[in-house]
Amino acid sequence: MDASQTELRRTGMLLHLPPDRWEMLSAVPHEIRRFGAREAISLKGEPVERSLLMLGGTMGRYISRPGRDDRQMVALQIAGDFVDLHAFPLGMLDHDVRTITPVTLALFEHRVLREVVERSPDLGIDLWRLTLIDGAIHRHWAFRMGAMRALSRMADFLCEMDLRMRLCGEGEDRGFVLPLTQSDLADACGMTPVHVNRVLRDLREDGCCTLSAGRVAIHDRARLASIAGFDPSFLFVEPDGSGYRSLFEGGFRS
Amino acid sequence: MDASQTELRRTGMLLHLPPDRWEMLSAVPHEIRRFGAREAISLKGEPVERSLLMLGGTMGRYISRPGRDDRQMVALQIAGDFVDLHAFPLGMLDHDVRTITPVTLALFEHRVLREVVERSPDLGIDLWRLTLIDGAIHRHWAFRMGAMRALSRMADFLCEMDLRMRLCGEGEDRGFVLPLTQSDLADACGMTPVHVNRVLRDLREDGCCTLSAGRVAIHDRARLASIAGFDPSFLFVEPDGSGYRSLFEGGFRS
DNA sequence: CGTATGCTTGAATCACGTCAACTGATGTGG
DNA sequence: CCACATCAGTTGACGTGATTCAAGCATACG
Repeated sequence: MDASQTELRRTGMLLHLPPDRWEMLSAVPHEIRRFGAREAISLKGEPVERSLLMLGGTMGRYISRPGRDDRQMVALQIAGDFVDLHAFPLGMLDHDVRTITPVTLALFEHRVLREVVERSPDLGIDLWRLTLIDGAIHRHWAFRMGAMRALSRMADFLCEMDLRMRLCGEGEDRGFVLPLTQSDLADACGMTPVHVNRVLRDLREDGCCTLSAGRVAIHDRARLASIAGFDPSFLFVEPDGSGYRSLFEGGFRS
Repeated sequence: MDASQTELRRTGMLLHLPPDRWEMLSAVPHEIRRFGAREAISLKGEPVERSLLMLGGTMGRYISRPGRDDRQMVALQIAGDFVDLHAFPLGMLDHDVRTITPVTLALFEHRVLREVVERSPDLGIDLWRLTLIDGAIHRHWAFRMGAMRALSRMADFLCEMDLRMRLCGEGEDRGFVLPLTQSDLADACGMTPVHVNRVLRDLREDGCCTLSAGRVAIHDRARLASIAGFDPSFLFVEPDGSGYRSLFEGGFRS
């Protein structure tokens, strides 16, 4: 939402860390940094020596090939996401990381992550788990692109963001802030901006949701989820545990 | 290729483990099991208490939704792949795992993995890294589905398998065994079997490669790679001039 | 002002899916 | 042995979903 947050909060995907381990991590030295909109933070192939935890704002991860105009967003990151934690074991990225809005980030040096993980192997497993949920989301994106058509694809993407935004405390029943242009949506969903426009019109005229001024207004969540065939299990949020239950009522169960 | 292998070999993706850590892992108690073709090994949502290392054969990981016929393969596993290592920290899978050919697997109980990782945190990081490369492959699949059209998609998929098969010692210059039906290829590349057939015809008539009897015969690798726009960096292996080399010497540490 | 950027729409084109028919290989039971 | 079923592959005709090209309108900004 706004990127003015400077304090670390256990929210969104970070809820997958047990509270005591989150204490441990947030006590570790880190730097708070802000970046502007539409800035490249890391580029594919560069060595990376710190990982970024999102406190506020929106950023994307992109794969593209030089000389071809087929850029594809492979992840959209919001508050609570550990954007490139996978660079910690890997040492470099296979994709670019760019801001979309201005963002506030906490930078964790891999050196200090290594130390804290050696002190607490359990926290190591927790961080590992975070990167694996990231992987599950990637699998879902592959599924979405490969097996769904444009309308369902968009609906499914919006359902994912709706749920994730609510998990990080920035979503309401009526909708959520999604500061993407139709061109960004096209990058995310593997279609052209023109077709995004038409698909959004269809969803609007269907009474599902309206997208305008960087906000998604959800009018009929059940209908949207049904068009998407949405099944949130890939996010590994437990309907019964840790206070997520209420999020699953009202149309999110297939 | 054949699934008669009963000994653990450091090959394929396992080359990302430094030799001494591989010794450590392969010394750990494990069970060797065989499964037949087209068997379901694990299903989405079930608790999983062991992870599978592939010694021989081919299997796939699939996402599908009940009531809809939109099944999508999200990974194709060959010898040297630690198929569902991510189930170790996660405890369950977000997708199904099914054999395609008969396979030979080494089963590692999560309990013993936990022990060995506690004894050697470095091995833990190495295993973590394996799952992250798996994630990078998923990102590439999302990119492939979202940003490429059918011909490039198929070419790119074949390039990936060509390289991975050579990394695990089962590929030659002329081609490699790929025991998939055109229907399997359709699941993998997000198109219909009919269109797979046409795309394969085009590749054949272009002089790129021929697919028949479960084998890919590669006639013009450069042309195939160029149609795909293939960039193998997502596999985290370093190419040298002659194809893709033994990039793994020295390991892949950050 | 003028220019850039995002959104919207129409018309033409093309990529891909759908339906359907036919082939050849393999397998089964009478 | 044949009659029959099954399944992978192949091709044609046709329909549709999505891209492409183009134009027109807003709003924001120097």
